[in-house]
Amino acid sequence: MSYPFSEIEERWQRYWQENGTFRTDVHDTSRPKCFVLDMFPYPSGDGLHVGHPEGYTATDIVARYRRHCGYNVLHPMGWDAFGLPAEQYAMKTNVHPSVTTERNIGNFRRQLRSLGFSYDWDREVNTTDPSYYRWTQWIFLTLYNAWYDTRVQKARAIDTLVQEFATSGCAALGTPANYEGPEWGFDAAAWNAMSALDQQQVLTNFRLVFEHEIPVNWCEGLGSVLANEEVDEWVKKGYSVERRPMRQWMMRITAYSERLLAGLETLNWPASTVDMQRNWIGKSEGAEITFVSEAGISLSVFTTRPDTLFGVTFMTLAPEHAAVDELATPGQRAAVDQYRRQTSFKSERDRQADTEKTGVWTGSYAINPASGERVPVWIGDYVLAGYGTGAVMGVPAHDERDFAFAETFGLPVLPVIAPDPASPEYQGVLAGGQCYTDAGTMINSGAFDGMHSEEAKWKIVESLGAAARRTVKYKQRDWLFSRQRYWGEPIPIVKYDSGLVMPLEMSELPLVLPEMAEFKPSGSTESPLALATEWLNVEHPVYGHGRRETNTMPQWAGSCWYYLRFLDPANTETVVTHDLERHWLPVDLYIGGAEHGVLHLLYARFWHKALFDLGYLSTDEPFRRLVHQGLILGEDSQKMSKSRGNSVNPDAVVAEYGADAMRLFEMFMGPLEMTKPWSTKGVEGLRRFLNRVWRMVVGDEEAEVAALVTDRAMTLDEERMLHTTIQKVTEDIEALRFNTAISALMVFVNEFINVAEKPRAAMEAFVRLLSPFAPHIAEELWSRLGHGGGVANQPWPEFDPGKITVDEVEIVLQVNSRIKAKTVVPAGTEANELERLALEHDSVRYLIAGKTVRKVIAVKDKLVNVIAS
RNA sequence: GCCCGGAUGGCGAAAUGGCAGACGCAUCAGACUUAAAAUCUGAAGCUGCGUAAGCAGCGUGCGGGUUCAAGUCCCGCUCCGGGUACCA
Repeated sequence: MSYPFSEIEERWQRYWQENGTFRTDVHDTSRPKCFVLDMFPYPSGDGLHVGHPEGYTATDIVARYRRHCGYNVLHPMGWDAFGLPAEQYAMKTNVHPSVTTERNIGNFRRQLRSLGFSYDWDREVNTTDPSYYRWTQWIFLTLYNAWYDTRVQKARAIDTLVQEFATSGCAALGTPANYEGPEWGFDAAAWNAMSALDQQQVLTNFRLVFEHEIPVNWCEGLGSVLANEEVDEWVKKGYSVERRPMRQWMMRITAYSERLLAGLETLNWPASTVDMQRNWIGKSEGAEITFVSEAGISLSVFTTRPDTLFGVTFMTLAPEHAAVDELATPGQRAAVDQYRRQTSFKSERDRQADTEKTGVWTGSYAINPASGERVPVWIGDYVLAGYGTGAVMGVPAHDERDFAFAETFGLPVLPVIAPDPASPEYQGVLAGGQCYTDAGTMINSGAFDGMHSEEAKWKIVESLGAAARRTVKYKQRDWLFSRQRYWGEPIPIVKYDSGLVMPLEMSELPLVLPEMAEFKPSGSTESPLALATEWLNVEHPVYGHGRRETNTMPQWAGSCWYYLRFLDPANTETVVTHDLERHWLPVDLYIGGAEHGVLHLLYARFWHKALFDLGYLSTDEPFRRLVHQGLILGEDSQKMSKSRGNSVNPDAVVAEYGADAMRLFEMFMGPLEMTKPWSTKGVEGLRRFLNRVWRMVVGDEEAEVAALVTDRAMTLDEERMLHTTIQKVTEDIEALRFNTAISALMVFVNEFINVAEKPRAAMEAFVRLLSPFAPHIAEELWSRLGHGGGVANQPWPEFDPGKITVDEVEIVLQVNSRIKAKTVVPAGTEANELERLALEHDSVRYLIAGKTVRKVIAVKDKLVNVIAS
């Protein structure tokens, strides 16, 4: 029969809540701290799926274990609740997203509680709560009011820049990349004479948050911009998506590219995630080389292969490149315009999906600064406007893409790097019929001929003087931070009719979302907030009439910093108190899905570093140790989905098998990081294990526990069993190997269940070992063993290495590396003694009779291998 | 294409270079039961030989290598999963 899990689980959940068992006193610094964090969920209408509790159980085990070990543990939970589903539901039904959100959160909270997670629910945060997003907006403005000073490689308050301009002009600063505004090079007097609007425009080039016009995926039918990854989905549904330049709020994450890259070295993260972030940032070292057109227009290209410069046979510019208008000759103008129009209708994704090369000639030529050769200037959509300079030098002999382009349009191929003459591609490359991208020996390159290409690379750059300079580029782009949506944090900015753009004062936060009757798209390129007339329009005593920013923040915003707020969730004075962040950060263990490996984790690192620079935080990385839980598949080993009908509802599992069995099964399935299929039979097996645990301590009948558990001393074997289990479980939890920890607990039970009188010390230690995994039954057993006060705060059992020693060990006897016999010897018998025993052993003697012993390998406590022939 | 990760019984899996398959699921046999379920006890990698205890051989995706000894280390592949993709 089954132990009464539903009654027990409910009782102890109530006990923990009523006694505040897991309430954390964050000001208690007398004990070592441990911050154990889950990626908080988006509370969808579907409720939890079995994937959520996997990571949550893992962190809960660690949190409970650390408490047993005497740590002050912070283990919080909250809701990442802004997002599209609630808004779409609102569009259909006019039910306010906050209503849906609240309902869903209620359901999630109930489900999480039912699994017995030891969260400090007093710290719960909700990204859609104005008291929370007040601080999201505060961070937005703090970054808005900051700039990145490359001279000291850190963010500083924008005031310091204004100060610098006002006293010494811009002389000490380099021209910002893609600078837009009044002519650069102003002195203090010129700055002070500038209009407020001009000053504003200059500062926009520096702020960590800025508005910028960039091409976006605009979907007319939805009345919104789509992220690149959303485009396919909506096109399939029959919507059309076009590329359209729009003014968007951006965050200057690229200022941090180098530091985001460098910081990766210091983290205890999965190597795959570190790689993904590294690739995403995409640092490449190369040179910017200036070509000049015959009409005198400068065309700068970025290349990582300056060694191939003599092999340039054409140039290709992105269709959007600013110089295209000037370069297009009258004869080619029509074709150029036509091609540019055509590409503007393609989404970035389509453009990249098409591997067929397209393009047109502008009619112009440019001069190769190294060889003086004249090369035609083309435009082609394989060149991206947003990377490097938006222009490439075409070297078909040594670049696959250029080769394909040259083939399509019949452009010449000029090899300048020869592979090893012995290699099979040598002839083809020299004949210009094959592309060769590796290093080799320089040819057709004037003074550089005969040099190794790696050596020539930077020598060529040097030789060009002002026409070339070494530089580093990053693939990473700035972060597009606007969404044309209602259900997100309002951006706390007002645009006045004069053109002035003014942030709200910090004291005016939170800027609360207006109540609205309808949630339909606005009909323009603005969010539905454009229809909230009263909220929208602002009258200012000095600036006059203004309109609020109607874009809202992306869903990533709230999740960028929630780990900070958990430290100090109710603080109305500051985002987080210094003492608390200094004591509690960084997060010691962060568990969540690998799908957040780049975006969330990169954005959060960025904000953290910026707040660190500005003096609000004391660490420059937020998450010390990161682990991704693996995907849980359906019973059919397919991805769980409603349409497949293979999804599993945690509520049903808890009702039928209990939370403890569910927790144990989720951890027992296999290694945490691995993908693995669900198995209902497997859950049953874990419940069976708990039944056995119950029977081991409490017995079958409602008899006295005392009859079963006595104060007798343990035998040596029992002590060995107990301490082996303590050691295994402890080591496995530390290494997050929960599956093998559980199997050690099973071995213990298999050993003790049939012992007539159970030694109390062993049972009590076992219950404490079990409690992180199956806390409800552990509490119940602890109390039945005669203890009040709960097991959750009991000290972890101590491991005594002296108790696991053995007197005798079994030695394997091999002849010619095959196992032929076994023998028992005293533990620690020396190798030479083992060798002697082996050679005297009957089976061994029989097998080597008549042969010569060539070699004997003896390993203490393990084996003897006799090699004979 | 590129970057990760994986491949071990019927299934999920375990194994500091030293007895492959711990633990669990499913299976089979036995006990309890009028019976079933539950529970308990036990068996079991595969193949061949043997009435049997047992004996022999083969076994960790494939092919090589290092080693007294390889699931584990090295070289070369295959398949599966995830991410990413004209980034100059």
